[in-house]
Amino acid sequence: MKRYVDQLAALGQSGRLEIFRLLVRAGSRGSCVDDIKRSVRMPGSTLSHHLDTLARCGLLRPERSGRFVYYAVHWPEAARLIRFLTEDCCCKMSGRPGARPAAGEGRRRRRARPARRGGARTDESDTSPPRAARR
Amino acid sequence: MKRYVDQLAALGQSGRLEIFRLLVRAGSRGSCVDDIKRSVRMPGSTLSHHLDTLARCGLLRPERSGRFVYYAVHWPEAARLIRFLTEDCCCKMSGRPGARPAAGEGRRRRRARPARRGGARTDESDTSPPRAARR
DNA sequence: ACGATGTTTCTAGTATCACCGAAATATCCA
DNA sequence: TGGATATTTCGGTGATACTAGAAACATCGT
Repeated sequence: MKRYVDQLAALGQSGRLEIFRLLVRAGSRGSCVDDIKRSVRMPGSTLSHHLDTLARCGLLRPERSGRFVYYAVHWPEAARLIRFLTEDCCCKMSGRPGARPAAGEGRRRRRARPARRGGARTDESDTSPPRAARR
Repeated sequence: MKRYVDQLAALGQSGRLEIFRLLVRAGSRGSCVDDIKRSVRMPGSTLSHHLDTLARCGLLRPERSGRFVYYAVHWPEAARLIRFLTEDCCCKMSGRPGARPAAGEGRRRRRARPARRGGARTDESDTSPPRAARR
């Protein structure tokens, strides 16, 4: 569980997500730090920290080759993350998103719950941005 | 792009990931805050903040029903995130993870690059944790 | 060995975030 | 209306993260 949290947090940062996407496109051999630096235009120390973060959570793997260190996507781990999200979180919505996943729903309440007006609605009735400003 | 970053960051926190997974299992109608609170055992104010974060990035949608506010997974948005990750980041590794994605690789270097010893390796040769302690 | 190049560590400033108690707001029920 | 329940906002604190310049470390070519 913690590993997924770390991986999601690692990707949940613009700079790191950019780096990761770059390396996905770079292929299995990856890119060395200097090339990445030229692409993402970021001070070496900052880049190094981000790469370290991505490597620590398992999404990247460094490999030294002479003076250069190549960082490449660690596909098994990336696949594992995707699988976690799709299977554990979002498999229910494959197909049309409104499909209710027949959850156990066995949870009991201490007290009567007001009946849902309109009964089970179709959900996904709109795709509009979910009222961003609530304050 | 920013939306994906926000969503990944929102899920990259243990408490919020737990909430989100709970709501995935709760079905399309979602759960009201009080039920969630009893499940995740978290002070109301903290929970409210987390729910707000998840709602702001589009992954959850609140709906008031009397005294209760139901938070439910916003499936279209969740699906969009998954799609982004699979298509934009990790499609290459569907099937066996080692499959090299035939990257363009057209990027030029200022200077000669030391030849990769051993040529294209199979990658994913091991699944061991990527040398966590580098310091 | 020396200088050049590539990468990481050190150090530090700032911003952001997680957390939670207390108070405020909203709604229901009698 | 008043009390009870549900949820959010406010205020503050400690921890963590992002950033980056400077210095250190590693490796290559000569």
